Amino acid sequence: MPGETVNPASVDRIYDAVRELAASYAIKPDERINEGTLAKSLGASRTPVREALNRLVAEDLLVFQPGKGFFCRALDPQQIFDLYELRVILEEAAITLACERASDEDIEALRQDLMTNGQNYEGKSVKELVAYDEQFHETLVGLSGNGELVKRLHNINARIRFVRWFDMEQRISITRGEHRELMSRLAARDAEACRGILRGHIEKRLDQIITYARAGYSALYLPDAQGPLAGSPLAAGSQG
Amino acid sequence: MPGETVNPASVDRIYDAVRELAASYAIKPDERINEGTLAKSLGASRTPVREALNRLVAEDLLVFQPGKGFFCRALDPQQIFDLYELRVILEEAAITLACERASDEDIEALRQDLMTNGQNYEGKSVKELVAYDEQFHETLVGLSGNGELVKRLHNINARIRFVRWFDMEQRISITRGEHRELMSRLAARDAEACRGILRGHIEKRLDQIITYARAGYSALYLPDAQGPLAGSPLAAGSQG
DNA sequence: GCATATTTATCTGTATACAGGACTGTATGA
DNA sequence: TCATACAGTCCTGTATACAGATAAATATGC
Repeated sequence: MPGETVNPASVDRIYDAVRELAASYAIKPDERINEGTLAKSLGASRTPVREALNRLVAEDLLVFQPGKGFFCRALDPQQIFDLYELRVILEEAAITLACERASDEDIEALRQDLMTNGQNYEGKSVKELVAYDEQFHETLVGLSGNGELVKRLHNINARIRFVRWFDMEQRISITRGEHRELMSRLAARDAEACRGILRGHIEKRLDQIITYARAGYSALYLPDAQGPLAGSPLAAGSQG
Repeated sequence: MPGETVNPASVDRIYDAVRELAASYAIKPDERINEGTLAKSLGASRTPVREALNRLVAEDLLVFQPGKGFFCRALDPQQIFDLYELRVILEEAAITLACERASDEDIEALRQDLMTNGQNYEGKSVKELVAYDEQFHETLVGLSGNGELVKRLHNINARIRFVRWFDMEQRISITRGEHRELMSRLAARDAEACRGILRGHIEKRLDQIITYARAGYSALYLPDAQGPLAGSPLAAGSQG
């Protein structure tokens, strides 16, 4: 394949690629990763691949079993519920801090970005919408001034992304309004109101997550079903 | 050296060993890690060592610079402040959940453990006290029923441990009382009171952290100074 | 004497080789 | 027909070799 860069910055490149595969469950839940095959498909040897894999183990996007190898994490509703719960905790705390600390300019900048880039959701895929939503929330949490909060959220987002593709389908129209309301309350430094909006915006019940996880399994193992993944290379059962 | 197991479960063993070195700054801040030397001292080759190193990079205990190698993280007061802030956020949220969810038996079990193992602090080193304190708090957060919260706290603890060795010196006697008070309020399911105690128990101001960081640098680079590390192999400048 | 250029040595980044263990499939026996 | 034992294959885990890059040390010119 000419035109495809293969060599440079190997570990970071491999890391990004595999992170994408794991976050989207292009590697299926509990599926073992064949290092040799993966290495070949990424144009590298097993050594840097294993290094990237080990980083993803530390991030809990993959699971490592000694003597067995690396596996994609399971699609475990309880764990996803824990992550949603954690996300609410972090974002509520972050916006509380942001109400105290963020500059008017930074708040206004994010509001502007929301108005220009976050408005026209027609013609965009669910994946693109989720990607923008993640970016919006990570910037929002960044207004707390606490970089560790942002890192945690970044990891959580990668791990719940797959479920969020299904969740977003139901909430596209609501999301926009909530984002605008949130920014308005943030500009007014109303922390209490912000927390309430965020909680309602993010919070999920366990039974909802189970529903989305079921939909996820359908999309992964019965790719012809309707859903946010329909027509995507993932749903078509991409073979690398 | 007979009696010293070297072979088995290589990566996990190396990971634990290096995590210890990094958490205690036995590898000094910003110091480069010589893979070959480290591998030899651990009785392994560079390959598994680098795999463990990559895991620690993902946990932010080490920093990786392409072409340069692996470095111990800097002793950065702002980052440590962020971690303390995050720790308060997580523990407050956890105890709020624990008040709702934890069983009386689990609460009582932790209280018992505190009474038996957490009482006699005489004759114990500061490091041992911090180790018990970490364990206590991780169990406490576990009462929330949210495993992701525990994982986050576990990482935070490793990253602020070094500073806590200095902090604990000042707070040994206070700590015990606060732990007992906390358990009493938790048994009464008084979330508001628990949060207040925890915040006062954990929270640090940036200037305090800067003070401890300074003390840390002294201990690392002038090992003959007094402090919680005095007489420890770390303070003596252990050469592996 | 100081700054710069050049050489040397060390260390990283990656590929590859090999040994040991895990798994699959088949065949044999009850 | 089912369970179990065995053999072959595949894959992981680790050591090692080598190339490229980085840093250090020496030498050279001003």
